[in-house]
This record gives sequence, C-alpha cells and structure tokens, in this order.
Amino acid sequence: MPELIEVEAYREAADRTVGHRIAAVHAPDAWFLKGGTTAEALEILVGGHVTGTRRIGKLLLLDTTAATLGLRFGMTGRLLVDGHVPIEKLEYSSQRIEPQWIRFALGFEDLGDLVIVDPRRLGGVELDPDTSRLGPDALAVSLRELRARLAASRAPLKAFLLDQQRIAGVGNLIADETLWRAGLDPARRADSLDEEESRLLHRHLRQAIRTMSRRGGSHTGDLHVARVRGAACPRDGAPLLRRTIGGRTTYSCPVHQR
DNA sequence: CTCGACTCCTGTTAGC
DNA sequence: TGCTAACAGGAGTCGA
Repeated sequence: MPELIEVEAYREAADRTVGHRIAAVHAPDAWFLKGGTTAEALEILVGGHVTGTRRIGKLLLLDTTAATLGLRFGMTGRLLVDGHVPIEKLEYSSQRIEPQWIRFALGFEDLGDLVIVDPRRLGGVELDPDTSRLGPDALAVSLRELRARLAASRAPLKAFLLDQQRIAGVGNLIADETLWRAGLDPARRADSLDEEESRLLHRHLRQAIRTMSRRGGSHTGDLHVARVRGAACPRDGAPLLRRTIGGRTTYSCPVHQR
C-alpha cells in the first residue's frame, strides 16, 4: 500500500508538473474531496501553475500559485503523471487501471494529466490541508526527537509507529519490517525502550525505508514473504505470531523480537 | 490528554 | 462453477 516509500515515488513523478499551467480540474467523486473541499472550490487552481511539490509522511502536497493541493492515497491509491506509472505493483490493490477508478485529475498545458486511480476510495484530495498535526517525517526524524516522542507515549510500539501525529509516513508494512529488523516486540510500550533500543529503532527505521525504497516498495521487506498465516520467521525459523495491534494485523517473531 | 474500538471504502480471495 | 463472507489498512471519530 502507499506508505512513505510509494508517496515519495509519486512526489518525484509529480515534479514533472512543476512550471506547467493547470488547464483543467477533474473531480468526479465528491466523496474523494475532503475537509470541505468542493469541485467548485478546486476551480481556483485553473489558470495557475505548479510551483513545487512536497511530501510530509504519506501526504503529497502540490504547491500552486493559487493554493496548495493535498493528495492522500489511502491504501489503494495510485498516481499517474503524464502517462508515467511511478509504482507498478501496489500491495493489496489491483494491478489494473479501470476508468471508473479515476477519482481525481489535473489537466496541464503542454503535459499529460496527473491522475489519482483509487479502487477503494480510501484516499482523498484537499485544498490547503492542515499539516500542523503531522509528526516529523520518518526519514527525517532525529534520534533525539524519536527518543523524546517514545518517552511520551504509553501506546504499543506498533501503534506508536502507525500514529501519523507522532511519526509521519509509516504504514503497516514499514512498521512490521522495522520492528522485525530492530528485534523489538510490537506490543512493547513505547516508553519502555532504553537508550540502546531507541537507537536500534531509529537506525532500523531509516535502513528499512531506504532498503525497501531501493527495492521498489513497502512490500519488498525481508519479513514480507512471511506475512501469511502459519509462516516461519525468515531470520530464525520460529513460527511467527499473528496479532492485531494498533488495530492492524501484526506479524512478529516471538524469539528475536523482545 | 491518551489510547483502543469502531467505521468507512470495495476489489480480491478463500472456502463452501 | 458460482456464490458468500472474510480480509486488507489509512484515517477520522468517539468514548472510556
């Protein structure tokens, strides 16, 4: 699913639109418009041009001369820009691109469209979204800040990592892969980590994201092949635990994750 | 305030 | 073969 890794690929693709004039807005699905945004309100974008792109966690921001447009992809949202498909394979989503799954599009002068295809409609589009409640991006957070935030949370580690207000960009697959690599039990209270464990979490969060980015997506982790019922830990062969933590299916190794 | 439970969306897949 | 029900998770809301 689109986590930080996929959204960063989307952002790089969206960078093609910088400097191009917005000729049309296509918003056929009112459900997809969030935060009071309407198709009428989106018309203010027409005539302006894109000045830059940003990403905070899983939120992609298109800065334009008229307003900032926030794009969210939920679990099955894909971005197509000028005919390019940044992420070919999206875990848990269909490989096909059906016209009825087009939830939003921008038409550009001298460039193809920017299109959001989202079968399950869990993503959304919002004008000038509030970003003040998002935590630091998972790739940018410092060890000092991570440690401080861990110490302030009694939530299970897994829930801590999934909470976009604490750390932005981590979804279910990055969370499980990171904790598996770090050897930390997803059910551990966040504030129970000592300094060394905090360091491990910080290091493996960055390394896991970097490695999976290089491989091409959040589904390319070493744990991922074992994210099925009854599978064994790829590291030590122990039967993996399958639990619901933080409201999400969580796989972990009872032997090396403590 | 913090945290967990619940809800929404719908294509895919497992199972009868 | 054809159908149903479970499942997937990002994000917001609500209540203890």
